[in-house]
Amino acid sequence: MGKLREPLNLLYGDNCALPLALEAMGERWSFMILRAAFNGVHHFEEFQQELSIARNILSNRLSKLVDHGIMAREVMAEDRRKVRYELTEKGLELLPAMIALRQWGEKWGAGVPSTPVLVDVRDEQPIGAVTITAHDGRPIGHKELVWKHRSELQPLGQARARTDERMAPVAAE
Amino acid sequence: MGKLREPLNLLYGDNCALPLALEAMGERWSFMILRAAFNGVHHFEEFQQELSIARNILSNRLSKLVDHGIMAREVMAEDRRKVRYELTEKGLELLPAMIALRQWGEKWGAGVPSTPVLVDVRDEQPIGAVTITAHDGRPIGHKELVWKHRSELQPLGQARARTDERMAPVAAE
DNA sequence: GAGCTGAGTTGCATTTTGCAACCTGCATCC
DNA sequence: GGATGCAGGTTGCAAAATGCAACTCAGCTC
Repeated sequence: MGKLREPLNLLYGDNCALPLALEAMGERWSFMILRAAFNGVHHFEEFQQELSIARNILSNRLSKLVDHGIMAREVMAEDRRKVRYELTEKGLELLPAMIALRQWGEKWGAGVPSTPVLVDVRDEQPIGAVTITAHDGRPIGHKELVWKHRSELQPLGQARARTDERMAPVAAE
Repeated sequence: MGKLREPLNLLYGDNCALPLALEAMGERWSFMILRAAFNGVHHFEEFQQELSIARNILSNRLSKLVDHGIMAREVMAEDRRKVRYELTEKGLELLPAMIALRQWGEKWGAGVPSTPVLVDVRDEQPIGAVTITAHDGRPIGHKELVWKHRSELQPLGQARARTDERMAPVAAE
């Protein structure tokens, strides 16, 4: 083991979870594999053809995603040659990050009309833009945001409630 | 120029903006640099010390970010040795993607309490979780989502209005 | 049991990353 | 106004990751 390529989370683990996320998803193909998985791709050969990725790299990335608990690997019972890769709950929860990135690319890239598009099952309307929201769900822009150290956070009144409907709030200790 | 490392957006440009986004931000250090920039870091030496990144890589990444219009490079008037790197509007709008990633890392990593934390200027309360929302802003989980090809989208009644307050909606043509 | 198929591995060339040392234009100090 | 120092890079070289093509190998199929 060389000392090159020190995991980012060892260098920054104390104060930010971003390096940790990047350790799992920060590589060139990881998001593309994730996208294919979200699109219903489950098998090695499917990923390989869909992405035109080198087989050894694909193999390596799938293993890493499995190691990180983002995908689950299962040898299929009815044909034991086949291996099924499936997103775990942890993997599925990368969707907001992936969509945010894709929407950004869509907005700032040369007007790419991405297909397929995610729609609400209920009304078949495309989803809205992923945004930053205040604790009460009101969308806020970067101008209305400041960084605060955890130690100087307000004691929090009743304002905090209801933020953890979908996911633990950022400030959950 | 070898043929290795074909840009992802040339292979996938037609149907998805994700590769395009990854072309700009998909490298190991890009998000870390972005994070530092959001934290108020502006100068080469600051980035270098904050991130412990190799100087040549930092130089290369900053150039790429500038090329992609994510950061602006400006030689400072009062001391022409100094160069100031600043996030552009395009760069600032990567915040949702970055926060989504960070929140994911926070939730699934070993309980890392990230610091500093983003708070709403108004009430100094930490921001909520970044989520996928329906066209009307109602948060939805991955179970309530399906992929649709752009061609099979509903003709859209009045439901569509108001989604583009903050950013162009996914389905804007 | 010959051949096929899905899921990888191996060998080798190219590219990227990392580190340390060097360079270079500005500013400052005496 | 020459020495000194500093911000922001570049260069050379070693180690690692990536890409490609060819190969393996278990499990099916006939």
